[in-house]
Formats: sequence, C-alpha cells, structure tokens
Amino acid sequence: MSKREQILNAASQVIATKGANQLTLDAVAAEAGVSKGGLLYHFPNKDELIKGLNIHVITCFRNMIEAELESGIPYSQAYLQATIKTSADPDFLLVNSSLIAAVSNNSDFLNLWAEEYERFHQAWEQEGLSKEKSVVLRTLCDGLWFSSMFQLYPVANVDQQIVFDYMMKLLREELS
Amino acid sequence: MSKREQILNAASQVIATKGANQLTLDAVAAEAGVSKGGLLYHFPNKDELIKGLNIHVITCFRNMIEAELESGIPYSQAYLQATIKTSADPDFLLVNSSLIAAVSNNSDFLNLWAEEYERFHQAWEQEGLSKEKSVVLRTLCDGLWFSSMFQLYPVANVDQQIVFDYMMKLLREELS
DNA sequence: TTAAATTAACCGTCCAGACGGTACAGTTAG
DNA sequence: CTAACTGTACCGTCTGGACGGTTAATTTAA
Repeated sequence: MSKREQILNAASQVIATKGANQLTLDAVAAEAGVSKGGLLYHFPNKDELIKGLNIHVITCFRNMIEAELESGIPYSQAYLQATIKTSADPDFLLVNSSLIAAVSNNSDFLNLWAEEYERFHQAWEQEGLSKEKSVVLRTLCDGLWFSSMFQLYPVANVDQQIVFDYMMKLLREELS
Repeated sequence: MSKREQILNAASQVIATKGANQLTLDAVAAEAGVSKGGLLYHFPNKDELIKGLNIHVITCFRNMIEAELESGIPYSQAYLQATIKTSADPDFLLVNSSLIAAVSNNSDFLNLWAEEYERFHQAWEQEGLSKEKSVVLRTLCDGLWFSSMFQLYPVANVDQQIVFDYMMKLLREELS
C-alpha cells in the first residue's frame, strides 16, 4: 500500500473513530505514521485531502461495478452487487467517512458524488427497467447506505440480505 | 417562537448553509440574533447545543407520527406519511442538519436516534407485517432520507412520489 | 406600600489552546 | 541527483468557553 493510500485510510479511520470534526492534519499524520510535512507533501492542504478521499472512494466504487460487469450480468445487477458489497462491514468505512467529510465541509465535494450518480443514472436508464422499478431499486440501495452510515439499528446484516434478495426478485421479474 | 427554538433553527441553518465544520458558537449566535453569552445561557456548551438540536428534531418527528395516528390509520402508514412529509422540502433541513451534526461530532448523539429507532421498530413489529415487507419498507424510508440529505440527484421530488405510491401499494397488499 | 433582595435572561470581552499552514534544513532510498 | 519524505520551529487565526457585567421582572421584608 502506497503512503498516499495509507494517508487516505488514516483519514477515514480518524473520521470513523473520532468524528469528522476531529479530522485534523496532525491526527491524520499520526494515524498514518507520517510526519505532518509528509502529509502535506501528498496533499497540499486539508481540502485536497478530503477531495482526494472522495475521489478515491468514488473510483473504488466504480471499479467494483466494472469488476462485477466482467461476469456478463446486466448493469443494474452489478450496481446492486457493488452496493451490497460496499455496505457490508467493514469496507463501508471509506464510503461512510468520505461522505461524512464531504457533507461536513459543505464544499464542492458532494458534487463529485453527484456527477458519479449522474453516470449511474444514465446506465440505469439504458437498462429498460420501468421507471417505478428503477426508482425503487435505487432508493433501496440508498437506504442500505443510510443504514450502514448511521447504524441506527443493530441487526442490519440479516436485514441487508433480505433487502438484497428482494431487489434481485424485483430485477428478475422485470427482465424476464 | 422562543429564543431557544430560534437558536436551534439558527444552528441548523448554519449547518445547512456553511457546513457542520462551520458550526461555531459565534456563527449560531449571529444567525439567531443573540449574543454569545445569551447562547451559552440556553446551552451551556456546544455539545449541549447539538444534543438539544437532535432531541428537538426527534421529538418533532415523533409528534408528527402521533399526529398522523390521530386519523386512525395504522402505525406503519403513519410512519410512511411522516417520512414523506419530513423528507420533503424544506422541513427536512432540521433532520438533515441534526443528523449531520450528530455524525460529525461522533459523540453519543447518534444513540439518541438509535433509541428512537428502537421504539419505531417495536411499533412496526406489532403491525403484523411480514418480515420482508417491513424491512423493505423501512429501507425505502431510509433511502428517502438519504436522498434528501445528500441530494445527489436533482429530480428527487418526482421520484419521492413514485416511491411513496409504491410503499402504499406494498402496505395495501399486505394488510388486506 | 415600598424599598431591598433575588433571580432569569442576556450581553460583550477576554484568553488559552488548537489548528491550518509555512519554511526550511536535514535524511534516506533508488 | 532526485523524489519522497522527516522534524522542528513558528505564525496568524479561529474557537470554546469562562467570566463579569446589565437589565427587567418578581419576590420578599419592613
């Protein structure tokens, strides 16, 4: 793992354990085992660090979808698979913390996600699903993310499986 | 509106417009038209302010559900109605910002929500819905909140209606 | 009845510490 | 020689919060 990646992981670790408001350059450098100077060598300022974190996570998610597509399944199913995999412990740490950092700092970081969502949307549209099904499916995916982010109830893992099965059922109905 | 409420609204306004990391006592006091001392009279420290914001919002949501129940509809439907109403512009501002403040500061604030969710759960269970339906419905509600929070795609309002209709359809199927 | 005491609600200033960021002189590995 | 760092020292600003007023209403005491 490159130092750069170590730093990004450290940043999300700090957010996850201490909260986004404790995301300081010193804390990230310490967590990553890097000096402050070294941190600032890779990310010239804090905003660039958060931006880098978001871009990294978005890229990971996109790659995950593309990896799923390799097996020849339709896009919508690949998206569901990637969502399930992502929202499962503990990989979700990165998504979680990058979104939190983005929304906490209220800069243009959420736009990065919005642009990616736009691409997701276009791919969904070409799938031939009914409007209702596609909106419901995407809202369910969002709901899984929400539940992974805030963890407001503990039995999430079992429930996630139920939701996933339901989504697959919806997909099969439609595509057959 | 009491000064206390003014302050809470100001806090969520600051979070919504400037981001959670700009939630400073000075900014809230200025937004509320109160001096810093006056703010600290009502909330002895910043944590108490955030806690107060979350309790306020949770109470509002609970009251909204209870208001819906007055008309004799079942609990699950009241919950859906309250969710739709809450996630519609611009009332969601309060929910949104209180959750963001809670997760940014990573203190025990999310526990307040978790406790409330626990109560929601118990009410859902007594509804006689199948496990699958109730999990799907609740995940859809979470998804609506997620989409209202992050607003990653713009056409949310139309889609929300579709999701709501779908949820009502699910409910009718089951309860009939 | 009225003066004094108390209290609630709020103002405005000040300060220690935290934080982002700079500067720069070394060090290590390839 | 260069890229990728380390380490230290430092600066200016921001921020939480302590603190000492102030004002007006209310209560108490004589």
